[in-house]
Amino acid sequence: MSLSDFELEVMQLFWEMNEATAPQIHKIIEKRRGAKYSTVKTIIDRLEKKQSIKRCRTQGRTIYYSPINEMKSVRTPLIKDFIDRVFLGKSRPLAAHILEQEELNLEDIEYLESVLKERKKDLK
Amino acid sequence: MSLSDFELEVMQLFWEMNEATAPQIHKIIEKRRGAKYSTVKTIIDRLEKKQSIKRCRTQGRTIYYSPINEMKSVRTPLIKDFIDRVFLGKSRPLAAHILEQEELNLEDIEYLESVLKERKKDLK
DNA sequence: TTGCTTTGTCTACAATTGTAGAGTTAATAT
DNA sequence: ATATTAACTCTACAATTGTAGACAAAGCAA
Repeated sequence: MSLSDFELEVMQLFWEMNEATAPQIHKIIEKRRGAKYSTVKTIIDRLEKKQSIKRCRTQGRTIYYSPINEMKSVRTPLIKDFIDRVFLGKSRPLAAHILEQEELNLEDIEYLESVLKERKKDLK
Repeated sequence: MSLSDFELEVMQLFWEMNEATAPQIHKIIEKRRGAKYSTVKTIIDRLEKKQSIKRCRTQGRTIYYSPINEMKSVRTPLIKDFIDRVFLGKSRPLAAHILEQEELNLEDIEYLESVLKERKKDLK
């Protein structure tokens, strides 16, 4: 089941925090975009229904949720979809765009160079 | 104004073809996903309303449409949004993922290496 | 214990999106 | 000239998404 923008934004927090309550998530999201508690709780309920998070424990009546899938396994198909949708399935132009245009410092660049070197080695 | 998946799929065709009619687009989309003419025409109407395409000429009662913005100017913000949404604004992990996981041939890799070399030069 | 606060549940609603049918009218084939 | 076909216009509708209010109930402070 695919995640909406807002759902994904909340998932990022769960991945960062490993487990979290609706009020905790709400405090963060409220600052970012001023959403009300019930809005955030709705998103959390939908994430639970979509089996992206599960109730892991409670404290009083407060429910702690934790992610079911790891970040990477969610990201991978999103990247594929994005490349399909925006780049007709071709990854090179997206790679080129990022390497040319997006913010990267020297360390990033050198790391990416090493990744390419590895990749090249495996190809041969 | 943002474009939905389907709208973007149709835009890709307009960018490729430069100008096209609803029946032409329909023939292609029908093969891909079996959508009816009126479905495709609705998408085209929405693209027109969103000012992504314009009527450029007619032949009989058949309308030719052409894209208003070039592909690149639409892609750039999409990439930024995607990085924000999925990678918390950090481009390096996306770049790394693509360079490691996505399909690239030797020529792609060597091209991307040259891009990085250029980029590094500019940084210093 | 009893009222305030926090958290949860349930319901709702408008906008967007994918989907398409019905009806209209222009072009064309004979 | 007329029937057929092709293309357009208009309307509709269910699912998803972002948004949140109203209400219930549990926990805590005094």
